[in-house]
Amino acid sequence: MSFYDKVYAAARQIPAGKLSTYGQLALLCGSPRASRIVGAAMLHAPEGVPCHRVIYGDGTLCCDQAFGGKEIQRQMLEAEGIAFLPDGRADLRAHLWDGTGLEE
DNA sequence: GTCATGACGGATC
DNA sequence: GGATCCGCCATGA
Repeated sequence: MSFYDKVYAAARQIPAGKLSTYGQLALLCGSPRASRIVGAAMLHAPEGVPCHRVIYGDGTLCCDQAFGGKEIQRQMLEAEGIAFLPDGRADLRAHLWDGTGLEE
């Protein structure tokens, strides 16, 4: 069980219609400052990991090459029920996953 | 064991 | 408010 596996496990806890940030997952993994590690793990994320629900703490999506285009990720999130602001960012403050609700 | 890197985050300019 | 810099932590060579 590497830190990466913890990240994947935490990411799978994110319910549809909810959003989470790298820092949030890092926190759940035990390292609030390892947000970068979470991102690196997302790159190697296997199937079953809704890495598209994991975005920046600011609500902005990652680089354009993330899912073949940030527009793709945005559509995926909209399909989940996520609302987007006119700024082009996701309504993170309204869909931010508390990290609780599934486990507990 | 050490050096460099990485889907980040917060602070500063 | 936006852009830039530094710091942090885990992984790979």
